[in-house]
Order: sequence, then C-alpha cells, then structure tokens
Amino acid sequence: MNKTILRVAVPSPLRRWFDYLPPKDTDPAILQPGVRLRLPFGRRTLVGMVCAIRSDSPVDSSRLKRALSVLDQQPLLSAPELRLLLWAQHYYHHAPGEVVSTALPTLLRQGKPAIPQRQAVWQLTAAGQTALSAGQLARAPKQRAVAELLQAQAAGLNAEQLRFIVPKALPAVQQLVEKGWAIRTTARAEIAAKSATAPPLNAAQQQAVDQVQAALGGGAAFLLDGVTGSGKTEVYLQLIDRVVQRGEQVLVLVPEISLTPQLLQRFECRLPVPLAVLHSALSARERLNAWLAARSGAARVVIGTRSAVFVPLHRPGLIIIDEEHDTSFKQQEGFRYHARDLAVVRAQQADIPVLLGSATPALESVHNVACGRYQRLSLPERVGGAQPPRVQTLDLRRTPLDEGLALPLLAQIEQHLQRGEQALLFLNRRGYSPTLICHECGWLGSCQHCDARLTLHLRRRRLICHHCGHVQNLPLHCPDCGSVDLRALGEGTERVEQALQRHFPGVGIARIDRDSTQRRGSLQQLLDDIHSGVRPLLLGTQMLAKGHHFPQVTLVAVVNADQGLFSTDYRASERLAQLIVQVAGRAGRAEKPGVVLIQTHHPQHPLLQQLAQSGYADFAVEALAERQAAQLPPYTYQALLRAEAEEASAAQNFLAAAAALGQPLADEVELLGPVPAPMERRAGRYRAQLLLQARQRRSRHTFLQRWLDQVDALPAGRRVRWSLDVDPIDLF
DNA sequence: AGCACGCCGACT
DNA sequence: GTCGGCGTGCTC
Repeated sequence: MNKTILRVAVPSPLRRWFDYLPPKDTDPAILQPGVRLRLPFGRRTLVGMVCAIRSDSPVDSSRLKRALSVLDQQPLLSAPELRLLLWAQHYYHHAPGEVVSTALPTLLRQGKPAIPQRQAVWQLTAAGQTALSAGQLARAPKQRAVAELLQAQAAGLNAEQLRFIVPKALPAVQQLVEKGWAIRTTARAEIAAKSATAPPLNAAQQQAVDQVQAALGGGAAFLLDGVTGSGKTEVYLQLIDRVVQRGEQVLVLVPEISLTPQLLQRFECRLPVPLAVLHSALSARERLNAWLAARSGAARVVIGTRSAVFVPLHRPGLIIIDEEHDTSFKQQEGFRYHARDLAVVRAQQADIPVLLGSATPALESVHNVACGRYQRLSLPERVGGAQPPRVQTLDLRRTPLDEGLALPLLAQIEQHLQRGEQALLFLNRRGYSPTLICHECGWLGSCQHCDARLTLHLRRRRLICHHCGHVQNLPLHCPDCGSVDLRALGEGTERVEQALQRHFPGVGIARIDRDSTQRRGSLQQLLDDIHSGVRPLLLGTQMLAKGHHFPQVTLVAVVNADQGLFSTDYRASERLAQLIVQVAGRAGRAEKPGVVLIQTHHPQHPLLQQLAQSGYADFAVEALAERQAAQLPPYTYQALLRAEAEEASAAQNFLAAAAALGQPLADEVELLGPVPAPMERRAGRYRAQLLLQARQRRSRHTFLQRWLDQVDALPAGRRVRWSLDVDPIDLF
C-alpha cells in the first residue's frame, strides 16, 4: 500500500524530523512541501511545516499520528526556498523546527492565515494644513513633526513609516485625529514616483555594473571591493534598476545599524517601484505584510537585515549584501547562521548573481576571490576625485597625555577647528572609565555576576557592568577600607568628552555612543548638529564608524589602537584593521583631503605599518598568509561547542563527556579543550567551550553528524545550556 | 523547550 | 494526611 507520509519540521529544539499522516479526507493536491499543518505533539498542539512527502517512515506506522489540519492552500515557501532551509539545517546541524521558524514571520508561526491585511494610513486634513501653517502646533513638537511629515506625503503614511521616522508617532497622530487635523483611512499609500536622476558613473563603477549585468540570469558571485566614498551604493542602485526592468526582484541585505531612514529614503527616491523593508522595529503585522509582498512579487526590491536572507521571492534576480564583512550578519544565539554565507548559497541554488560589497572585505571573502569562487570588482577611487586620507601613527611612548589624548593630537584638532573644519575621535569604550580603583587599598569595582570590572558612568553616578547590565550606585568610599580616595582608571567616551570641553571651551561636541543616543531621535539630532556645523567635534564608539558621511571632517583620530593589537583572539587584528579603515573612511571629501592619526604605544607594529603604508588590501594578503601558516580559518574549518551553567563545574563536565564521546570518531578532526570561556563567569553563569577543527569541511560535517547524535543523548546535557556554533566568529 | 509522571519534605 | 520540590522521560 502506498501511504502518504509527511515529514514535518516541528517547532521544538529537537534535532529531528517528525513524520505524520495527512488529516482525514485531505485533498492530496494541497499536500505539498511548504504548507503548514496543525499537529498533535506530545500533549500539545503545534504548527509545523511539511518539508518532504514520502511513502514510508522509519517510525512504525502504528505510532504515526494524524495531522489535525492543513493550514495553507498553497505552499508558503517554494521548492528552492525550502531547499535553502534544508541546506542550512544540514550545514549548521540545527533543529529543523527552529530553522524553519527563523524563516517565518511570527504570525505565520502561530498559524495565522498568510493573507495581507490592509494597513491604516494617516493623512493630513485641510484643517490640519491650516493649523500647521498657522503655527498652532508650536507647543506640541511631536504632533508638529508628524503633521509636517503627513503634509509632505499627500498619499499618507502608515504606522510603520511614521514610527520609523518619528519616535512615539502613534499617540501624536491619534491626538491629531481627535482634533480633526488628520484622518485615518485604509487607502493604500501610492508609491511616490519621484525618481531622482542617476548621476553618471565613473569608469570603475560602470565596469562593475556591466560585469554584474552581463551575469544576470545565471549564477555568479562578485566581491565589490570599493574604498569608502567610492560609490558602491550607486552601483547597487543602477543594478537594481536593471534587474527590476527585467521583471525580477532584488534582495538587499544590510547590517542592522545601517538600515536608517536616510538609506531607505535614498532607495525610495531612486527606485520608483514598490519596496518592502524587513527590520526588527516592525510590528508582527507589518512584518507579515512585507514578507507577503516579497513572496507575491508585489515588492520589487526587498531590503532587510540578517533574517531577510530567508524571505521568499516570486522572481529573484539578484542578491546584494552591503558591508559584507559586518559581523551582525552572523546570528549569535539559537540557530547560529551566517546570512552572508547563506545568501551566497541561495544565489547559487537559484542560479542568480550575488554581489558582496565592502571597503574592508572579510578575509574569508578575499580568500574566496583568490580561490576563484568570487570575481573581484574593484572601485579604487573615491567619486569626485577626493583624495584618500593620509594614515599616520602617533607614537604615545613618553608623550604627555591628557585623559588619553596626546598633546600633538590636541594641537592638530585645534588647527583643524581653526580652519573651520571638523575632527572625529574614535574610542571604542563608552562610559567615563572602565575601572574604579581605591587608591588606598587597591580595591576594584567588579561585577558580582561576571568576571569583569564595572564601568564608571560619572554623569549618572553609577557603576555599570557592560556584560550583564548590572547597575549599582557609585560608592562614596571604598567598601573594603573606607577610604574616600577612589579613582577612575582609563578613559571612556564620557571622560574624553570632558577633556575636550576643557581644551576647546565653547566648541560644540557630538558624543555618539549607546548612552548619548538612547532616546529615539537624539542620534538624528546629533547628526543634524554635525552637518549644520553646530558641533564640529565628533567623539564616539563603533556607532560613529559605520555608514555615516561627515563631509566636513578632515581629521580622524583613533584614540587607542593598542587594545586590538595583542588580543588572544586571532580575528582581533582583522577587526581592528576593518575598524581603522572604516573610521578613516569618514574623513575627507572632495576638495578637503583628510588626515588619520592612530594613537599607539606600538607604532612599529606590522598591522599599523601596513595600514599606514599600503592599505587594507595588502593587510588582507598578509593576514591570510598568517592564517594559513597557523592553520586557522579560512584554511581550516571550525565548530565550537559551548556550554553554560549556574553550577561552576557543570559546563566543563558536560563538555569533557562530549569530548570523550568524540575522541573515537575524531580521526580527521581535532578536539581542543574543553577550556573555560575567556570570561568564565557572565550574568551569573559559568561558561566553557570545546573547539573542533578540521582540514576538510566534509570531515567536519561527518564528524558532527555522528557525534551530535551521541551528545544529544548525554544526561549531563540536561544540567547545562549548550549549543553548537558552526563557523564561529567569536571564540567566546 | 514544554509537559507529565513520580517519589520525598514542611504545611493548611 | 496533602501541596510541591525538581529528577527523568518523551515528543512522529
């Protein structure tokens, strides 16, 4: 008898598939891979997805349950889309149900119908127009901001659009409605067809566009290696335009931090086609609508962060990954996939080109070019003939420092400010100082939940743990000896800001870090002040290093490069090089060449020398040679088994048991550890890890396949939280 | 992960 | 006498 068996991904952390019988009297035509089922699972009822249809099962047929109902008339995911998920499940050895869940919007995971729901749209009324121009909203800034937005968009804006641009816009627009100054409708906002004209491309940009265009309709991977300011986005836009004209869709993946209203605005006014955006700030309904628009083909361009790599597309034509080196493409918990790597696989499977863009490509990508897997497209020059910034080290040895700033640096800042130009200081440490010490007895303020020092936040008068968020009041005297002589050791942005205020009284300073930009809209305010010249001194963390353009900045200083130079993490030098080059890229535009100063006690360090003299590309070649000599990725293939537990030895014990199980299987792989994590205790849990390294991807895969079956069954595993990370990028 | 079953301590 | 602690077993 030829039975129909449904192989289902069930939302549970189990690394297994579950087989079901179809519901009674099901039309066989609707039973296809990609439809959802309501299922009895243990004593619960869950929503799972059919991933394969078979005629037999390893499970005895008497033990197979019947699914309760089929939730979809059509598959939610097409065969190629499911294939990508199955590939990812296999490659990352992760639970099928969690892999599928990652690819579905929440409402679909909950079993809601896959039907778009019309969204409310707000428009300004005539009365609202009058009130706005009469200045009646002068004392309600939020309502005025919303009203101005609505005035600019006659077709109206939906909740998502309003919220994305004006924080807390919904209560404000509600108040406008109550006064009769705005109305709420369900009319669909028309796409503004105000297409800005494309600027002419330079020769390198044109060549890049031509080469990718020639590859449309087939599979090929490109690395667009373009220095900051070389016009990568313009290359994307013109390619997107051509793909859309072929009637195909483009998927654009960007790091979370660069998906800003400015970026969207640029895309919207250059691409007069429906666009869908997928980011974390969307409501569940908005996310589902965007997802469905991508799936139906209504959205021609889909922009999203990491998880958008799984979004279904009616007619995919091109995938673009901007800032491909950015580590936010790697999910760091649960299903630990890398969106960039999966995008490459997806494009390959769909037989379409993929374009990875960066000024500082990941060493993996540079290596893939060298192996012939990617074709390199190079944009060596800045648009408009701007000169690349000059990179110099500033030797800190025996140099007087004021709060971490060398006097020659302060002198330079002074000069640039006097010329009416701007200066940017980069310091990857927020707060006032990373350590509070008792000058009397040596007591250090440390976190009770982590193996870490507490960071002093002087303005808030708090000690804060940057690892677990623990907050305590600033002690007035030493808890150990009672001395009042407590001193701040080291510099954070808050402290450097004070030093700058002292040195440059009256000069506006824009401090940009997580603390100064917590209120929504405050980042925008700071950026506006920078562009208008109100704040010519910029100081900040990572946030300042990514994406933003500061045309007036002619001096960039890296306050402390030494932290990254001697780390035990072999990826630290790659990250430091990327950071320095990215920060340097903020400096100098067109007619004003920039200077980059790197403060260091090790001016002769090869990494800094290389960046200063020959740039990132040469650094990458050298760094790859070192990786090869040390047999590290991308020349070997790693996986990391992590474990954590409240009890000190539980994590180590579990990993030791896992290692013992692995030894007999480990003929082509190496097991290193278990060792305690670099910061063993974090948020009250003890953490340890076991590293696996293999010469071949294949041998890593077969090992993991056999090993995990046994590890899953370890009783010690129940007393810890453990997870597997294939291709880890943080070894802690 | 859930959720149930099951076998030992302090409480209405 | 029970309510409830968390060990351990199972999920097609």
